[in-house]
Amino acid sequence: MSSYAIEASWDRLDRNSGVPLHVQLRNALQQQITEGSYRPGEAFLTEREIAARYHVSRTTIREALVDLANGGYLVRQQGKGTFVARTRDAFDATRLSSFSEDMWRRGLRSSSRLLQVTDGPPAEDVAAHFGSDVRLVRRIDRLRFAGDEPISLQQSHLPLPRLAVSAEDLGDDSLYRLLEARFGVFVTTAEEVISAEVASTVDANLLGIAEGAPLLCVRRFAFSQTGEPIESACIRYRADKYKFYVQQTRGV
Amino acid sequence: MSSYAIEASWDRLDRNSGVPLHVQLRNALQQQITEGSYRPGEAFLTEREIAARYHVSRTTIREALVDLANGGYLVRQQGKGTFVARTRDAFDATRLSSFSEDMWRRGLRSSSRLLQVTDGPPAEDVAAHFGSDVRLVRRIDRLRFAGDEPISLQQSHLPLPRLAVSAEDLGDDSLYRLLEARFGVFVTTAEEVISAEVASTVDANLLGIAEGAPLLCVRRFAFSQTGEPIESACIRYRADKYKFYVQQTRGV
DNA sequence: CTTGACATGTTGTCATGACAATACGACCGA
DNA sequence: TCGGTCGTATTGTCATGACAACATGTCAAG
Repeated sequence: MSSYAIEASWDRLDRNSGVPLHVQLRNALQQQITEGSYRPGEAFLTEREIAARYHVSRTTIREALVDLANGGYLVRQQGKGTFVARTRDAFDATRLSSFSEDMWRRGLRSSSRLLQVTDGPPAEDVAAHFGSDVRLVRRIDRLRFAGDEPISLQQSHLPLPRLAVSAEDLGDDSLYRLLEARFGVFVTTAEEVISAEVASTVDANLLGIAEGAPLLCVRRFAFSQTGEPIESACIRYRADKYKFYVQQTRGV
Repeated sequence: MSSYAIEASWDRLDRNSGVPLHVQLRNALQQQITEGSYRPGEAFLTEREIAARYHVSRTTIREALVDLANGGYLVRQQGKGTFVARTRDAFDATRLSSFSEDMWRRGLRSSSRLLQVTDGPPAEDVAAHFGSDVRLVRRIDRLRFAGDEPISLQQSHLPLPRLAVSAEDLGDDSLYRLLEARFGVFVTTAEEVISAEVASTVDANLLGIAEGAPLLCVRRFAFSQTGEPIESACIRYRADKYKFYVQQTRGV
């Protein structure tokens, strides 16, 4: 019984299961890849080998292999063969990095100054992110520096009974680090909307630029690992000191 | 000559161009979609109709249609047909797309007006992209519209002996599509730097906004499938009409 | 030793054909 | 009117076959 199961998982596809053969094949191959049966960059089974092992046509094989290649598990090279992908990073990691990350990599220190912490009812877009249950949010205003120069103004909104961070807790530390340590909440995904504005008088004074100077404005809606909405933020960067870098690839 | 060109763009695929038929077909169908020839949710051409029109096998047709479905342009339903996608949730900034594709995903009709084409030595950042071999570039200025409203100003720079596109060739058509058809060059990756500026007098007049209004400024450096630098562009969007959307996921 | 021709193995492209699964309207009988 | 049957149109699945494009090693000629 168990020997049959083992054999089935290795080279038998069920033609009467109702599940398409190319799906069964794709799953079987994907399992072998994610199991670690192959080292990254190693040559994978050729179409001919798969045909011999699973007794399916090349049509079916190619359907499975192309799907896995599109999913970033395999890399196919005409004339050479099929190889297990070295990294799948390009498929789930962000391809957008900020100037501050660049600065951090180059060893430039970033710091921030807490401006004020206030509680109040959420504005419209903030309320839309947290849902109607949240009737009170804590707004945290910070001025952020790269080196000695002010770079950005950040307004963060947190849902209130849930994530009541205090000004003392926060200090000049990272908000996300505090959320992890204090509440066990990890921000894993975020949706960002990037826009442009001109500096108001108060923004200009804080950032040390002229009124009417261009600002890069980011609205961020952050979620935890469980999908819970965590933070709604509005960050205004000095456009002369901060730029976004995006790596684009062609999907279809 | 022109009648041939028109016919070619509609129902003729070039079997001797070296470009696979399913790629040509996919591009042709995608153009029809992003041009706005079909309303969202409307029934698209059936496989049979495509076969009759383009004289290719179902294998080729399915390859193109499945690609477009995976790309979020079409929805296929067994037994019913193929439909133009109704939801355009996939307009992520990390996806390389043409202006018309981008506008279509935002639910807008796109058009553009050619302003001028001039040749000259490259500016510093443009030269850095193309390398020191390129001593002359062609600059193409275009005004882009979303619906009836001007939305962006685009300056494209192309390396000159290599990619000499003419104003007549270009017309109001897609630059990338022209590069594919005319030179066999496919833009597959790009690096973008997103910044903010304020509108100059001339920009403001063209875009129909006030001088000093905020602009979202994008510098794009585009590469072909072989890694060859293809285009260096500067695009300035009206910040009140255009924003970037980014889905961030955290590594670790 | 170098170079080119050739064989071999790989993935890519395309056509043809058959049948299955699904959706839906037309028709017919109760 | 209701409900079931049937035909038709659609996309989904799978097989087979042929050739093209590309990579690589072998081997003989120079």
